[in-house]
Amino acid sequence: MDNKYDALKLENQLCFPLYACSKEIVKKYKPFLDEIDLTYTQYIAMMVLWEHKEMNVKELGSYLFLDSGTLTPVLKKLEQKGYITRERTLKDERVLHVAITPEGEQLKEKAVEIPQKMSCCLCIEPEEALQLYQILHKVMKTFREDE
Amino acid sequence: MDNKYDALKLENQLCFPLYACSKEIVKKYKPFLDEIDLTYTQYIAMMVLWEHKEMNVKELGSYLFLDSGTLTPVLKKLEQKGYITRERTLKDERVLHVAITPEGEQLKEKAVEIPQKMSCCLCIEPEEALQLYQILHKVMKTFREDE
DNA sequence: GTAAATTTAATTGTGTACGATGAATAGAAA
DNA sequence: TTTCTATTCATCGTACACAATTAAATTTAC
Repeated sequence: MDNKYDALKLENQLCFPLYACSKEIVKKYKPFLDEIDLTYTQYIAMMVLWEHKEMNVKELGSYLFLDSGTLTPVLKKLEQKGYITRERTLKDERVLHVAITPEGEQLKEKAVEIPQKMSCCLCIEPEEALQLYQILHKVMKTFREDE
Repeated sequence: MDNKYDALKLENQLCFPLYACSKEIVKKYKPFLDEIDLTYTQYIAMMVLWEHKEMNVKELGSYLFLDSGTLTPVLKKLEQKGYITRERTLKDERVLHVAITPEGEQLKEKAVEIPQKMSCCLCIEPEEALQLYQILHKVMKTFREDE
């Protein structure tokens, strides 16, 4: 028996399970990330730098869907820990260039175990994981196009 | 050509698109929630109370996957706005009981338009939306069982 | 019947998130 | 050149999120 308020029920939301699952999974990362003293945000920033070595803040933000207000303190922390360098570019003083250090590269050796460790925590069929992956990437693509 | 670091690439993560989509969709709620002066967290808390009328904080937290450290300030805000009452139960002074007020009930009339307004923002096929919903609820269920 | 353990919520501190504003610089336009 | 505009990052204020601690009250064990 439908009524006009059904769309307001938590169980009929699509955003809420996304929000809840995201938080819970990030929480499951914590014990593994604690071992290498990174937060989740620091971890995904390092992920981009492990792959691309260097990049400016704007570009990094577009990969991570994060703005400078969030990234500035995160990158300063990573600089403190010695994993990255932050320098203005000579060509354009507005642009802050971020690059991975040898210490940052080394960290990758420890981090490489995290994805397998995590795979045990998420009880999901491979087929469903693939579906989830594909749908979410499709949605992310529309978000990128929205700009 | 696979190598042992592939699992560390951002594009091979399942958690990251979940994290990014969650944030982006919550962001899309903002203009609609601004109209009724609620944040997203306040909105999902009200959702539970629109349906259940009253509940203690612990129970509310288990619906929302949030602990009292997050809920306490959120509920105080909703109390200030006049949408809920917060009272210790007589039977057990540790338990804080939350109940919706007539003003809170009225707010539902304005909020009822939000789900339709939002449906335009998320470009996704109905079939995929259903798949996404089912997979995420399955995952949430395992999270609940983990305790 | 009392001490210890448990439960529950509040408090505190750290770390995101993000909108809005500001400052510096670069490039285009006049 | 000078002014205008856009870009890029930093800063600030508000609001989560959560771990750890505190505090109060109940339950359990003895």
